[in-house]
Amino acid sequence: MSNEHEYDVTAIQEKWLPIWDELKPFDSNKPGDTRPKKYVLDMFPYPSGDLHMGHAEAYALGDVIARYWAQKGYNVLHPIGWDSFGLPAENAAIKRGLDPKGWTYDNIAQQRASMRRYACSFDWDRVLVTSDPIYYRWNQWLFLEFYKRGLAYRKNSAVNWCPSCQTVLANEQVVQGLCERCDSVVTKKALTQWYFKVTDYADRLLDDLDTLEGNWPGKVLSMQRNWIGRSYGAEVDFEIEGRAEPVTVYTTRPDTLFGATFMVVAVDSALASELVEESESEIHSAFDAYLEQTKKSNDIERLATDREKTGVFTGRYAINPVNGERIPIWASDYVLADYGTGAIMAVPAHDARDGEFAAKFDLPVRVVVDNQDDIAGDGPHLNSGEFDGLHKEEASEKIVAMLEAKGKGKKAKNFRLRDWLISRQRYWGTPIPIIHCDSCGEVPVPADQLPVELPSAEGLDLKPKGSSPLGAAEDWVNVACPTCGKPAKRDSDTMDTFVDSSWYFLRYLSPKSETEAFPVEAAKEWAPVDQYVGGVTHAILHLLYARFFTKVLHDIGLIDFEEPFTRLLNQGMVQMNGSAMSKSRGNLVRLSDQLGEHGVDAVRLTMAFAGPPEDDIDWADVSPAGSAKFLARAWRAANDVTSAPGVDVTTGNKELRKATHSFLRDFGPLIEGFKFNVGVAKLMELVNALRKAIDGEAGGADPAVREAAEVVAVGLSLFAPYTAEDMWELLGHKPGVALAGLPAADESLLVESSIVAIVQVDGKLRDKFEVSVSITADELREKALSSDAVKRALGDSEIANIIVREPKLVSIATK
RNA sequence: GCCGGGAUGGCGAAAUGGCAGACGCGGAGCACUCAAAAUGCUUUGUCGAAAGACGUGUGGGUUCAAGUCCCACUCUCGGCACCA
Repeated sequence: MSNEHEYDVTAIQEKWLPIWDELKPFDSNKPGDTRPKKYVLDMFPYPSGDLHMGHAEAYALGDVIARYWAQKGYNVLHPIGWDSFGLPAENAAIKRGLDPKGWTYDNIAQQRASMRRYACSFDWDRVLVTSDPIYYRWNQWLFLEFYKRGLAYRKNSAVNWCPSCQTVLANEQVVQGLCERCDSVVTKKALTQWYFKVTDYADRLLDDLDTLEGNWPGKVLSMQRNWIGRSYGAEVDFEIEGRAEPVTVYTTRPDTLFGATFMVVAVDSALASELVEESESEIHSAFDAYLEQTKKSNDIERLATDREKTGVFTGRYAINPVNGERIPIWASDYVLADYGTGAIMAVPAHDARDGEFAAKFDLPVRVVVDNQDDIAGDGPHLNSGEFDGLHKEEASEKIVAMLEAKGKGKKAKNFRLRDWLISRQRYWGTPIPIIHCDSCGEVPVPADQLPVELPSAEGLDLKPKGSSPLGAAEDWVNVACPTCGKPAKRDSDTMDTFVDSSWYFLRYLSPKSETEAFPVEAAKEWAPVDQYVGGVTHAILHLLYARFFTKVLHDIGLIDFEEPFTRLLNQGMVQMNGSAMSKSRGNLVRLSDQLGEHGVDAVRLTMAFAGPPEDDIDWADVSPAGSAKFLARAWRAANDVTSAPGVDVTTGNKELRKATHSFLRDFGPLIEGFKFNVGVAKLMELVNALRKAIDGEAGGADPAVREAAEVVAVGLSLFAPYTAEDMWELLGHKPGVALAGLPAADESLLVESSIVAIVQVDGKLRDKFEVSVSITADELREKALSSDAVKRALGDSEIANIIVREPKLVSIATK
């Protein structure tokens, strides 16, 4: 074979990259562009070293979608940036004695070069980097907008504390009692911290999930629903002996109020401490000891499922409002201080936890629902006075109505969701734009003084020590109060990096703007994001926060939509030999090695072809070498086309044309349905048909061969942009296969004149034969019954029924 | 414990209730070659020489017809988990 017929991956890559840099086919900001708009967004990377196999999968799949819509004639906005603030940069910097800034920006440069080579259809004029002051000044601006509206506030409470990272964590960052970053056991610490008032939006965050049904993975929707965790029930007031104010409890089962035989308050609540205040000293000291022990324990111990219930009696009594009964008040750690009211009515007969507690401390149990004949737990009520005989729903309603009439209770709902703690005691983040003044209190930094830039890390001790390193930056932290001018101090904490990613999709619309966070008019045209692509690891955190920000921005009047991401695709993970890749496991596959060995196109194609995008890929099970082989085969076919561009294809080989147009019919719906692997399979079928035609009767000069080769090039451009572009050139076209477009399928070529009919006897396939598509039911039945194979299968049995679905099928049932 | 997925050849996987296993990997064979690689072609669910039988985790059901729908179960992977 001569040299010019060799498929040389490296040469092709080197050839096209500079040409694309010049041509900018994916510039989404061309003046006078009238194409309809489409916003396709990949979750932006964190710059921790070079790109890895996981990135390669995510960006390959996102690019298939972006390139598909570009081929369909859309002006596709497909941007990329870096989520570059955060702990790993800081920890790496401490470890290596470097500035987090240098480490971060070096990694960005490396990832950027890798991405360019990976040839995604990014618009390189819209790059954003969250650690740039030009970006994070708008974090600060948004923070102050939130602050103005009471959506950012400071409170003192027991917060999650990671003793290793030496910083607080949001609820969402605590996974099974462990820090999501470093797996240290999370403890509690009382601190004054900044929060965003997500709970104000709990109902909308939950209810609007319904509008995403079908367009987001069901798994993500259910995880979000679970996380928000709305429950309906009632608040009930219990009078307390010797206390002026009643104590309110929250319950989802007001119907079981007659079975409430004691009350439990969270041991770490203010209420508990207050209640024991007046109790005898013995009780008081027992309580203190128990509280001390609780504070020392961490969530891991607290949440162990098989753990026995613990608690102490407070020495106080409450009065059950429905029957006037005097019930003891206990304190325990199984009641949470920050859910509901921090106090519960215990119904040991019908709540497993209360039951365990009652058994442990020998407290009375009263059955109020007869569940003997009803495993669903909705038997008739008893021991409930006038409510006896009623079932759950009716009993609840009537009891709540009675409480309401007496002013002792009301309907209520509760959420699992807590407000978002955004303060972090670390250096590498957005400074919180608040100044603390002894006379004026919290003073927002005036808008014209934004951004509050991070001071240089030089001379600062970044080692975690429980307070922000920024506190030691004397020149930075000490300022004059903007209101009174007296000496004051900047807030030295930085924001959680999830603040950065909560609105970045809007910033891509004007990443360099110094006058606004994002352009309101352009947002109307481009946003919300039509297609979001990223890992399921962000199913709760990032997506919930971004949804919250979107709703706030909507309420402020800056955007006209309430959900940021219309459609969501969660790609799976890339594994090796059955487990996640890691250096310590020794199963790390380096992306750069794979790209060097097989080429960019083959790696990308492998990601798309391996299976459904949401499934994990085990790199040991797939074949990038096979992908490379296929690409070479497709490329060689383009080489073998000898007709001129623009040749009249209608005279071409019928069979090949049919294959081409049936591909054109199938391809679009497959890609739009995320069935990329099947789309690639269809391309392979077309290449096989093309090869056959070139080597067979049709030959390389047949116009149908050109038609098929061009369709292959365009289809392939979604997965293998280099090979596709090179094929396009071989076929005599100017560079630009990415925007060449796919022709519509010519349906007239797809009309079949004959079809293979099948005959089943008792559900088993017995014969098949070619028939005209216009065959009548009677003719088909006759043909089936006269078939030898069918006769043999029927034997002596009597026919009970014959179903004919002409022209495809005859189904014979015997008696 | 609760809520969701999933289970199809040696492997990754296809399949609007209508020919199970498309497409690919791997295997076998042939051609080309002095030879190998590369390439092209043929073949490849299991058992069987063949006819044929069996076959989509298990057991039932609906249907002329079930991988697909219904019921029960097993295994497996996620998520949540003292939220009253």
